[in-house]
Amino acid sequence: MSETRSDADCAASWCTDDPWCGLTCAVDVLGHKWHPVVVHRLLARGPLGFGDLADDIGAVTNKVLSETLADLEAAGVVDRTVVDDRPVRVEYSLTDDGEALAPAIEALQDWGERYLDD
Amino acid sequence: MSETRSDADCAASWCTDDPWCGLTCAVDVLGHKWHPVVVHRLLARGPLGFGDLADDIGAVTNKVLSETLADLEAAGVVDRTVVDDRPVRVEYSLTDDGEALAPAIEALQDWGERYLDD
DNA sequence: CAGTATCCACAAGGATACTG
DNA sequence: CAGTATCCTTGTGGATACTG
Repeated sequence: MSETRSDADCAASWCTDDPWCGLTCAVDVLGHKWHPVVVHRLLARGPLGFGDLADDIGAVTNKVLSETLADLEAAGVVDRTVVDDRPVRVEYSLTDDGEALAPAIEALQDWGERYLDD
Repeated sequence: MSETRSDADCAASWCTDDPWCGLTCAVDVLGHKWHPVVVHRLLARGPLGFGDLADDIGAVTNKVLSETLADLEAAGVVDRTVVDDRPVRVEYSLTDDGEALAPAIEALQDWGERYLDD
C-alpha cells in the first residue's frame, strides 16, 4: 500500500554495518521537535485533520506542522488522505509502521515522566 | 548522588502541561546524532574510556563526542570519572537514569530494524 | 480548511589543528 | 590520553503574510 519509502529515508545510509543502525534509524525519524508529538497524538486520538492537530498541539506553526507531516509521510509512518473538497478536508492517520512505534513512544514517555519526577 | 540535573535540562520547560511532556523530554535527551549511540554502547559494553568510545563508534570526531558526553553528563544520564593521571584516563558510565533508558533504546532499535527490513 | 512563500536566527555537527 | 580551539556549512524551527 504505502510503498513510498526507500533506504535513503533512513540513517541506514550512513551506519549500515553498525549494531546500532536500527536505533539511529528510529531516531532519524523521531528526533525532531514535533515529530514524536504528532505520532503521540495520532496514537492517542486516532486520525485527525490538519487543523485538529494544530489545535491539539498548540505551539506549532502551520509551516512546521506541514513540514513535519510531510517528513512522516515520506518516512511511511503517516498516511495522508483527502476526505473532502470545498472546503478541503484532509485526514492524517498512522500506517502500520506508525502504529508499530507505539512501544517506543511509550517507553520514551515513561522514562521522561520518571525523569521529571526527579 | 548525581544531583547535577535541573528542570531546565529538559523539554519540561516548554511543555509542562502537555500530556506528551515526558516524551518530549526524552527526545530532548536522545534526539541528536550521537547521543543515543553513546547510551547504546555504554549499555552494551559497560563503562568505557573516551578513546574506547571513539574507536567503537568510529565516525564521530573528538569535538562532537566530547560535546555529546558533556550533554549526557549534564542531563544526569552519564557519569564521568577520572581513573588515572599521567596519562589521563577517564571512564564514562551510565547513571541510574541512564540505565533506565534501556527499554526505550531497545524499543527504538527493534522498530528501526523491522523498518529497515521493509 | 489546509496549506505555501519568504525571511531569518540559532544550533548542530564536521574538518582541522593544537594542548595539558 | 582526553580533550579544546577555530572556522565553517547546513539543518531546524519560528515569525509573518499570503493562497487555492
